[in-house]
Amino acid sequence: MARALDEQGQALLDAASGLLAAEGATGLTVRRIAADAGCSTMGVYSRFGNKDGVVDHLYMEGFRRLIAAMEGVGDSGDPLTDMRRCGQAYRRNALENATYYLVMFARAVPGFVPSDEAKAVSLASFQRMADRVRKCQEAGQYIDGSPTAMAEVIWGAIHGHVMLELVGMRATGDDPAERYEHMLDLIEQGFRRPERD
Amino acid sequence: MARALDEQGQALLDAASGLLAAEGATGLTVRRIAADAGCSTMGVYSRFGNKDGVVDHLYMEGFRRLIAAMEGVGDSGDPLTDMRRCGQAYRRNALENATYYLVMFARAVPGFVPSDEAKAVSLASFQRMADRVRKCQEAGQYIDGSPTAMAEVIWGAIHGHVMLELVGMRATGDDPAERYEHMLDLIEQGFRRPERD
DNA sequence: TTGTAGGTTGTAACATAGTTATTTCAGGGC
DNA sequence: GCCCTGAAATAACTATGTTACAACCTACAA
Repeated sequence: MARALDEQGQALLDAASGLLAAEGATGLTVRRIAADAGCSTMGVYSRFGNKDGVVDHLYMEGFRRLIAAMEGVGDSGDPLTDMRRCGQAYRRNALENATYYLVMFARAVPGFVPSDEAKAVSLASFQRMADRVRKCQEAGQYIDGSPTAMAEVIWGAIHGHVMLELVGMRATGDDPAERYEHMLDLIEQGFRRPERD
Repeated sequence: MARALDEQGQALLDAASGLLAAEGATGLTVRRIAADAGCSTMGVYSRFGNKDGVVDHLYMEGFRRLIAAMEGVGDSGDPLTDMRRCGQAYRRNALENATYYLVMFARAVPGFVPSDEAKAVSLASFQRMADRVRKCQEAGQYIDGSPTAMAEVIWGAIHGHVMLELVGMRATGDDPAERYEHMLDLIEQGFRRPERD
């Protein structure tokens, strides 16, 4: 597994990625992936075993983009600000890579279950969130507590809002961005250490 | 549309419901629904138009269960307590009807889009949440603000946690129930009106 | 009672999906 | 030159949503 891909293999992944982005999970068929990459369907099976093997790569690619988005926030010197920007980057990435996000978090490809390797990549993305929590704690801006536990609380909340927005579930006409900020406020409020000056 | 169902129609819905519960969205096929209900596939098409027609009913049934769960909390006299219990009932219902929940919120049936009637039912479930917010405000326990906007913030947060739990995304070994309570704490903290005694 | 219109049913067929079997073929080794 | 091996393409198999079609009811009017 995970051995280097030849040119044809990369072409297949590129084709799959393009299909997923353009038409979502329903347009992602083995035949079309192969056709777009200029080979027969066997090309998929000899290189990736089956369709899930391709999806596994897309799954990881999605998490890599998410990680890049969260790391792209950088380090302003104020961890609290960085955490806020990280939350915003999370949403931005999810909207820009909506079809990826649904494969990653909503099981948009029926029957697909990520491999252990893919799960490890998804955990790495979560780790970025936990790191930010720890930095806020070290700066005295967040209350004490397990950074991973706190990160999970944050993750769940922002994920839920992103998810509802992606599937178009809107109860009110409110701006989703505003609502999202409101939710980030709530998190910040809940985890912030009371200032002592 | 929405006219009364004959016995066969009800049998089809029961069969579909059983299949969804037992095997999830991937086991939900027109042929099996019809076979379990004891008729040919045409029985589905003459009554529901197509597969999505059946799924539409399951979608609404799922929201009806969610509404029943949230209403089952009742009225203890303390809106804040009721809100907490409502949040817990939401999670409990989602776990007990996991396959339904994924059809409702994760688009588990590829290509399915809910009808206007189904969307109305989903909005009704959201309304229950907004009502609880309003009650907390009237009791002076919640800060002022648009109840629907606040309910959407709550909804997103609890939905995200439920969703991550349903698809098995766990970064730590923490108890999901505890994490969920932690998140409910955050919401309560953020929306609670400072006491003035 | 009879005939007709309209809907329902069961069977079979169609298109498309993932996957597998079979054939084809190019490149080396003898 | 002949044969073996491995990969590719073609075709086939199974399952799925859907549709076509003929047979069969079921009203309802004459």
